[in-house]
Order: sequence, then structure tokens, then C-alpha cells
Amino acid sequence: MKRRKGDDNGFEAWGGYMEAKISKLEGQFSADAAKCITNENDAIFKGISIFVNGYTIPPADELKQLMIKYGGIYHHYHISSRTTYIIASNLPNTKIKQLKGMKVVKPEWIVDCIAQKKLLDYRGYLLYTNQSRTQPKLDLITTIPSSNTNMDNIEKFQKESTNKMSTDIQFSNCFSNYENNSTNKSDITLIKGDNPTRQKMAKNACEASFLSEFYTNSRLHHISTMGATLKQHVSNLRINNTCELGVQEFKEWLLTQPNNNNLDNGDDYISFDEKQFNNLIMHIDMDCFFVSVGLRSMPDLIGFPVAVTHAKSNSQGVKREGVNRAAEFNLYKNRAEEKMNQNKSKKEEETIREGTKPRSDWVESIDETNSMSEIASCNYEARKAGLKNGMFLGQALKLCPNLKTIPYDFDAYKEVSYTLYNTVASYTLNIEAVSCDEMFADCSELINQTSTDPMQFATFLRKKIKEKTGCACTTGFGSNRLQARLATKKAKPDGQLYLSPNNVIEFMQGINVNDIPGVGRATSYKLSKLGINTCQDLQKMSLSKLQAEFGKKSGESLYKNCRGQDEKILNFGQERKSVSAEVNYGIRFNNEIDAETFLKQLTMEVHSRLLEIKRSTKCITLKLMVRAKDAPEETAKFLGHGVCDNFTKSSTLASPTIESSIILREILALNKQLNISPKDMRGIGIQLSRLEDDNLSKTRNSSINKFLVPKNKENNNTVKNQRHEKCKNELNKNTEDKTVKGIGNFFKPKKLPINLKKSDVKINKKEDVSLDKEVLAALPEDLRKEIFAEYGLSESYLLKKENCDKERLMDCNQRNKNIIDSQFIDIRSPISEQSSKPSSSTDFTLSTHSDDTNETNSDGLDIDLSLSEIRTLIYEWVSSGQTAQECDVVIFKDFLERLVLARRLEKLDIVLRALHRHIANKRSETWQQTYFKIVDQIQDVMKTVYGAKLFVEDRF
DNA sequence: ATCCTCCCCTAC
DNA sequence: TAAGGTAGGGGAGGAT
Repeated sequence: MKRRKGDDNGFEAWGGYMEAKISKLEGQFSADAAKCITNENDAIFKGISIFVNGYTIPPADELKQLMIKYGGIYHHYHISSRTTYIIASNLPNTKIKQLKGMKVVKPEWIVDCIAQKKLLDYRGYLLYTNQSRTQPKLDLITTIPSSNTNMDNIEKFQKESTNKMSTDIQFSNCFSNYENNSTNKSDITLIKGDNPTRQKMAKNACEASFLSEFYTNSRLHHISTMGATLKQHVSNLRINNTCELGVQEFKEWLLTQPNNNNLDNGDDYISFDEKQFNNLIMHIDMDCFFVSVGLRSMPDLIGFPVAVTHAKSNSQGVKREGVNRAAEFNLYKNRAEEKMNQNKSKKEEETIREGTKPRSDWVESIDETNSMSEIASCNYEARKAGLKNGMFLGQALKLCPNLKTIPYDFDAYKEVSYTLYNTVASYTLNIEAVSCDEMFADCSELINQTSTDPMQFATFLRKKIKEKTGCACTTGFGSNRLQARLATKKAKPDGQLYLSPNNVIEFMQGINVNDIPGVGRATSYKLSKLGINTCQDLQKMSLSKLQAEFGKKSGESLYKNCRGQDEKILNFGQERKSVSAEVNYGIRFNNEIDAETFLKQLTMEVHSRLLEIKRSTKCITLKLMVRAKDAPEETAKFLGHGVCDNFTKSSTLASPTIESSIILREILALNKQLNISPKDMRGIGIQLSRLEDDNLSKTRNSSINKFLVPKNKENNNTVKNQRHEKCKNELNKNTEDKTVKGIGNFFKPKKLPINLKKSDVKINKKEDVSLDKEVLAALPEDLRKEIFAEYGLSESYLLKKENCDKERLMDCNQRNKNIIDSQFIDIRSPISEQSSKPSSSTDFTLSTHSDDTNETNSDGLDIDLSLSEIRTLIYEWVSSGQTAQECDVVIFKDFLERLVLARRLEKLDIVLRALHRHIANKRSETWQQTYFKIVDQIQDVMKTVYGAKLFVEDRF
């Protein structure tokens, strides 16, 4: 069950199956390759194996042919130990995380290598960079399998890399046909000629690699996603773990401690032997987390003021054209003041507290060239000089000239976070994760059980956390989350505090309103205008006055909070209410195409996140940040959003969806409605809300049950079953009359068109350019993955044979109702889903297949045939005549049966859907009967093997 | 009254 | 150069 840990990608667990599978695939392709390579010199890709992920230009099928032709290996699966390169044009960030450490290279690499008839350095073609010094470094040296590659080629590439462009090569036609917009064109040319060891960075959001590059470097993105991940982690821990050992360990430790069962912070003497806690809430918070983690590997900086930031120096070097920071800051300030003053009459301005003023104040001391890189975290030495998290480096350096800056190390943060949570979870599982470095723990049970002083546990736990993470933390106890949090705040850094219920009143009076959680800039400002600075001041306000001022709930919260009351109980696992993806950096579009292209990418991203949480969405919201009318076009911060107006518009669907095509359609429509000039866009966000359970995919994904009919459903479908019976009988009548003539009338002799010719592909592509742009780009990532990459189906083939109709595609509201839907659900299984083993959520597993398969049946269809081959087969079979030959039915059934026995339900599912689809298109009743006959028999096998039926289409 | 949409605010 | 995300809570004001 508990399959986690490092490198296990899931294959090991399957014994020899994958090995066999791989050899088979590779054998197949080297055999093909042998046929193709006429000249040993053409083996450009000898020793290279690729896996194509997602939609690429040229498409996977074509890349496959090219690999075969030029001596490389094409993997239908990504095999971490054997796939040397992943080829991709555009990946959702979530996928990139899964592929971490792999060489992800643009398809142009393959094309250019062939054009130049030699292996070029892949480094000039990396899809994305990890800009942060702290991200895993690009693997610049060790990556090319030296025994198999021609190293001279790489050296030559470095010398000659400037002279050849892909535009004059044989594949130029297919390129131009696939071009979406002008920016991509320049992308292709720009890549070459650069120093291959230096990856070109995405300039702005016009470029395909921008999104992932941005996300890998965005601290806020990491903070958010780590928070969500750790919440999930806590849920998992609560299900799978116990704390017995940890509690035992704590008890043993207690025995070694002097017996001082009293509090030392002025509280009355309390014997914890007798005291029983109802709500003993502990708040645990790492001290300046990013800095602490960073300093573990830089101990020489300990004691200095240190900050984590992207920038390395204060100087911006050159002043950018058109930047007028002073003007922009002024604008910011004016707007902030305007907003603050709009509803209330202007009282005396002097009473405004320090720290409640608009953030633009931070910026005032910055001149035109100071760094505007934000400080993510600074240590207490730096805070002494007045530094705050979020401050610009330029100003920070003015306050603290000897500030040392260190880079981000997101991997380390994540690792420390997990260690932190696992450590705490070994003593109590009543944890509410707040973020990567902060949590609440209900310690009532633990402390009651051990009859000890809470502070003893704090001492013990902090010591453990320090040992395991190398970082300091502060903890606070209180009888609710507010008190616990305030206790921590008081005890920082590297301290601990128990806030006794007896002391709460007094304690609260000294608290600044700014320190009440929920009181931020705006509320603080409002309060200060009312002359309220401390909780003592706030306590004088009546409930009704506060509610009049701040609203019903907010007023009540303030009223209670300033008295130390907080009714919100710990939440150990909350259901998600929304998913979103937002980028307010680097957004600079030239035209509608740029904007829509990016909207598509962002839709893919948010869609991918929706799938991850296995929910469907009913409400889709587009948010645009738009340059304010009077704001300069060139922002003070490099690629920042500057002064903006926000616009949001949402659209509610009739029924919840998991379809990226639907989401995209809505997003594009909303974008049209908002009608913002692309040139003025500065930020884009997509939010999916009103989430509902995505039942189908949930049951499908959770376990082997994913393909099975829910029990009640099976019983309820009496009408269907009757109809089914009828068809079955008629079918039997029909087929009994027939004489079986020979074997495999259709199946046996046919040779499948595995190797499409290059020229064919080209011609078809030309015909389908418009469809390609509008429809294929709108497909879910995983669908494209399947169609183009996973099973080697060529694009032209899809469009031709599947009769992919745009109207239908865009209107696919109901699952299982058309091509897109049925494929879409299926595909997710081999790639993103974690095999029939239910547990793991993070490992990148590619197959759900079992190991004890009898795959070699020379008399029947090979169950290893690729889906594209099977689809071709089915299509041609169904097209071949008015009735199905019984012998073919037998062969086909046998094939399906073996899929069941091999437990390859996802493939079975896809095949049956394909069969259903083709038969549905044919509108032939005899074929429909054949379908029911096949399904019935397969369901029998399913029942024998799984004790349940497969969820399949049961009507036409 | 209750819901919905479009915001704003807050936290990390 | 720089990486200004993301989710939840809640209020205002209009629709039902």
C-alpha cells in the first residue's frame, strides 16, 4: 500500500513485466529501424531514446518515424532508467514537476539534427530552464551517453551552430503549417546560434516556455502549492499513521527531565497531573523559514543580516527605456489614498500608524536603478535594521547595506517541510496544516495522556525539530488558535510560550491590532482612522459599532478576537472549494493571438490542477489585470504588472465539467466579453469554483474499481437489461445460422499501416491546418498526449479517420457521449494515474499493467498492439461489411478476453469505446448486436476475474 | 430570506 | 532586470 520514496517509479513493483514490455517495444522499433537505415551514417540518434510528451510540432508520430529512420529509439512510455530525452513543446507545470530531473527538449532538436545530419547539442533546445540557482541545475555535462554518440558532432555544433536554420530544411513545410503565431517563429530561429550551453530564457508570456519557467521561480506559487501539498500530506498521515512510538519516545524523554510540573511564565502553580485540557492548541512556526533552510548550507553567514531573493545585486545596471518609477509610485500612492478615503470622511491624517500606510511607501527611497526584486524572507538580524518580508531589495539595502542575499532553494524547503510535519505527526496527528512552515496541533490528548506540562512538550518538540531539520522554530500554546498564534508571535524567534487562560485578558490588552490574524493593511488602516491601535482600544468598541463599520461577521470577529476569543476549531482536512492559476508577471502581449495562446496554456494548467484534485467545476472565472489608463506602459518593476485595474467575469455551466475544451471555450468567451486590448493586459487568472465530485474519474482513479460498474447501477438498469437481452437473443439467432468459414477473414491477413510515409503526413497536415489550430490546441493535455504521443497515432490520421468534427468537439458536455469524452477519460489512466495500486500520489508511473500476462498468442491479436493500430483495425473491420464475420468476432473477443486476463482494463475500456463509436457511426443494427454480444461475453469474463462488470456504453 | 456575481481582503 | 500565487472568507448589491 504505502509506496512512496524516491526513485521507485512503480516499475520495480511489477517484476519483469515492464522489462519484457520494453524489450519488446525496443525490439520492434530497432527492427523497424534496421529496415529504414540505409546507410550507417544516417544513424544520427544512435543510443538516443525519446519519449514524446504532449502535443508537439512535428507530432509524436512523425518524431517516431524520424527516430526510427535515424537510428534512435522511440519509447511509447517514459522509462526513467532508459528514456534519455523527453520531447515536448509545452507542458503544464504539474507535468514538469513529475518529469523533474529529466532532459526535456524541444522537438526542434530532432528536426535540426536531421537537417544538419548530425547530433546537435540538446542544451540549446531545452524546453525550460530552472533559473533559480537553487533549482536542480541543468545537467550540462553528463547527459549524453558517450559510448553511443558522436561527440564530434557536439563540438562541431558549437562551432557551426550559427549558420543553419530550420527554415531551409526538408521539414520546413510542416513547421510553417503548425505555426500558431509570429512569436513562435522567432522562437525557433532564436534557439539556434546561441551559445548552446546557455538556455534562452522566455522573454515574456508570449513564449511557450514562459509559464513553467515562471512557476519554477515564483516563490508565491511555491508557498501556495506547498501549503496545499502539506494539507494533503497531513490527511494521508492521519489515515496511515499512528503516534504510539512517538508518544512513547516523549514519555521516555520526560523521565530524563527534572520534574518541574509548573509553568514559568507567571502563571499560578498548576499540577498537570491533575489538569485535563479540553482545548490545548499548539501553534508551530518555523523562524524565517527560507533563510533558516538556506543557512544550513551556508553557516558562515550565520549572524549576518540575510535575505532570500532572486536578485544578486542592487544595481539594475541599465535603466530601461520608458521607466518612470517616481511617476508610477506616485500613481500607486494616489490610488491607495483615494481608495482608503473614498467611503469615510477625511479625519486627521496624522493618526495613521506606521505600517498601515500603503505599501508604496516602501518604494519611496528607491531610485531608478535599485533592484525591485522582492525579499521572500529575512532573518532577525536583518529585521532589526527594519527589513520586512516582501520588501524590495533596493530599499532593503539602503536600510541594511551589509545585507547578504542568498538564493531560493525550493527543493530544500519542501524537504524540510515534510520533515517538520512528519516530526510533529509522530506525536500527534491532530494537525491542521497552515503552510509549509506553520501548523496548529491540538495537544489536549497528548498532554492529558502524558500528564505533563505543555511546555515540556514544546521543549521536546522544538529540540526534535531542530535536530531533524536543522532549523529553529517557535511554538505557542493557547486555548484556541488565536491565542496559540499570538503566543508564538510573542515568543519569536526560537522560543516557546504557554498562554494560560487566566492570563488572556491581560495579555490581549498589550496586543497591537495589526497582530490579530485577519487584520491586514486595509483593516488596520480603517482601525487607525478610528483611533484604534491596540486590542485594548478595540475592546472599548461596541459590537454594533464594529459591525456597522466592518460588516456583520468581520465586526463580530474583531469584537471577539480582541478579547482573545476565537471559535474556529482546528480543521484537519478541508475540502477544496476552488482551483485557480494566475500570472501577473511577464504579461506582455502584442495581439489577440498572443493573448489567446496564453489563455490556452493557462487553461491547460488550471485544468491539469482540476484533474489532480479529481473534482469537476461548474463556475469558471477569468480575471484580468489591465494597465491603468494613466500608468506608464513600461513598469517600474521589470515585467511587473504596474498600476492596474482588475476585471473579473465568470460563467456558470449548466452541469459540472472536467473538460478542458469546455473550460477553454468559456475562458475565450469571457475574454471576448471583457474586451480588453491585449496590449494593456498585465495579469491573467483563471479560477474554477463550485467544485463538485467528479464521481466517474474518482471511482476510476482510486483503484481497480475504476473500471467497474457501481453495484447499485447494475441492478437498477432493468430496462436496459431487457433491451440487452432482446438484442442478445436476436444476435444468437443470426449468428447460429452462419457457418464459420476459415479463421480471421478480416483480422488475419491484414497488415496494419504502422509506418506512415512522411509525404502522406505532410499533405494531410496542409489540409487540416485550421482544425489543428482551433481544435487540437483546445484538447485536454492528456488527450493530446494520447492521440499524438502515447500510441503513435498521427494527427492526420485522427482527423481523417475519426471524423473529428469541430462542432461536436466544442459542445461535448456529457461524458461518454463522443470521441473526445470517451478518449479523454481513458487516457488518463496510463499516464497520470498511479496504476491499480491505490496508494501513491506522487510517483510517476506509466503503466497499470500486471506482470503475469500471457501476451504472446500467435493465433490472435497481440494485446500489445498500439491503440492507434487497434483503432485502425476496428475502423476497418467495422467498415468492411454489413455484418461481422463470426470468426472475426471470435478473434476479437479472444483479444478482449486476454486484455481482461492481463488486467489491462484501461486499454480494454478504450478499445470497447472505440468499437462502440465506430458501430454507432455505422448505424447498423447487426453490428450493434455484435457489439452487445461481445460486451456480454467480456462482462462474463470480467465477473469471473473481478467479480464485477466493466463500465461500458450499453446503448446506441 | 437566500442566492449569485463581482469584487476586496488576508494569509502563507 | 525578475519570476507580484493561491485559497478561503466575506461584503455589497442585485436577482430570485
